[in-house]
Amino acid sequence: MRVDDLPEIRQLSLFRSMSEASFADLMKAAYLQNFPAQVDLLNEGDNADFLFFVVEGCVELYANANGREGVLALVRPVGSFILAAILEDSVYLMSARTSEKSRILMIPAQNVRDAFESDDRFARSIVLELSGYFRAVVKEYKDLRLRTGVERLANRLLKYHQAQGAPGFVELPCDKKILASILGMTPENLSRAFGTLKPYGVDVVGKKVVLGDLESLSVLAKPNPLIDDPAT
Amino acid sequence: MRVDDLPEIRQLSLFRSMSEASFADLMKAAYLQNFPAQVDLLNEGDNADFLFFVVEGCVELYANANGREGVLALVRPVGSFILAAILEDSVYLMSARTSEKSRILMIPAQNVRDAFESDDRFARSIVLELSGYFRAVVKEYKDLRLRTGVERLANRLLKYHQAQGAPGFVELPCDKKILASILGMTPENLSRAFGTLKPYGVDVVGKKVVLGDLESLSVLAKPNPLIDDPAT
DNA sequence: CGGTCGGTTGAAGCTAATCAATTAGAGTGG
DNA sequence: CCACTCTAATTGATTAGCTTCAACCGACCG
Repeated sequence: MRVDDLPEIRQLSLFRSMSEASFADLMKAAYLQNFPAQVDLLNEGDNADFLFFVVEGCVELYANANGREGVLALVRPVGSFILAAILEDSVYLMSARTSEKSRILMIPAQNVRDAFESDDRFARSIVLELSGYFRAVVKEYKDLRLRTGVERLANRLLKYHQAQGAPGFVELPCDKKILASILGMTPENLSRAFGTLKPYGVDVVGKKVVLGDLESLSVLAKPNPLIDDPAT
Repeated sequence: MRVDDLPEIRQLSLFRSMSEASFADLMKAAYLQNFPAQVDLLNEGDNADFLFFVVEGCVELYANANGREGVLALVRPVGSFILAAILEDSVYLMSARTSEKSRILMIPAQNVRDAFESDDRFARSIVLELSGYFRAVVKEYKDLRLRTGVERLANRLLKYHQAQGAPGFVELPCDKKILASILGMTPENLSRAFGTLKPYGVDVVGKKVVLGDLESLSVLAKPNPLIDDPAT
């Protein structure tokens, strides 16, 4: 594939300060592929052979244990995943599947590690990328440990509201089933949680949600920048 | 303080491949201090002014939200904490307090960032350190999401058993109260969880635990290297 | 000897998962 | 265009897991 097919990749903070040569090497080795929905891209426990980027569509990261399954995160354009496994030359800790028809960029692990060794700027960009990842998981962990299901939903809605910028209105980024799993609850429980939030001005029709009383919703949610703010 | 006071610091994977000069610079700026038990070293939300190392003793990382508190991890010698906040020049996401009398090494954040910019080997060591952190939190997150309290306890016991190497015997690394919080449950619940494990050969007296039937305990716990193995 | 704190135990209540049944919607083929 | 089908989503009833509150025991310490 051609480097200039994907200017948005070059502009990612991960690659922006990389040398022209290293970037070209990486892209030469890379694959750009289209996948239908519901295709497994990798399974936890597999050797980390590729670094992935979602160019179009959406990917779910999920995991299984003790007979249960949970979605840990959604990745949307242009986001990467499983960078840490690549660098440690180890196995994936999460599985990944497309949740929509998606366009995926795959870079062989060895090429990434070579570039990491040879390109100093790239190595430093990776540090910032990983710090961001790390802090994001810590926030998710705190969210799960310190909040009830209803609180998690309320805060998630406020977060989407902030991100989407439409006053009093939110569009859910995925099916309620997947949203439930991301929030660490069952679909039934999510449905009831929306019911619980109705007195706080939350009205849901399909993926469209009206937040009619941000004031009282915030009182319930107690949003916390150290959990909910993607920037901090 | 003198560099050669702390040969074990120099030997950390984070510093091992660092240039002599950069390391000396860092250590010149560093503070080595003794703290009694139960002293708060930093609070979540504070600016990240120092990178910390536990040289002796033990530190709890914990967090608060929505009126609840949870211990997220214990750090023992020689471990670092809050590296990611330093690199992002941001605020701490977790609070830290000594849980025993402890000896703490503190390096000013700016010096760490300077060394990160000037020393290529150091920058790369940080990547591996952060990958390890990241993967550790992902494992904790999976543990919490995908297992019940009793399962988490059983797996934690098996993990300590593995680490300590004494067949059929485990010594708890902290008070049960703190262990409970680490496992994401109340002290009462931990007590009951130990009770539940009695038929599986688990006998507790104080911090001493006998694992009398590893076979059946494992059947219950279903240990999973992608959660429990510190190495993967 | 009294006090504090860690730990345990019991009872009650709450949160969330499970099981079961039903409804709503999206997509398919006649 | 409409019946048919499949899955998402909702709702109710029940159960499991966990927390909370309260009482109590025992060890350590002033």
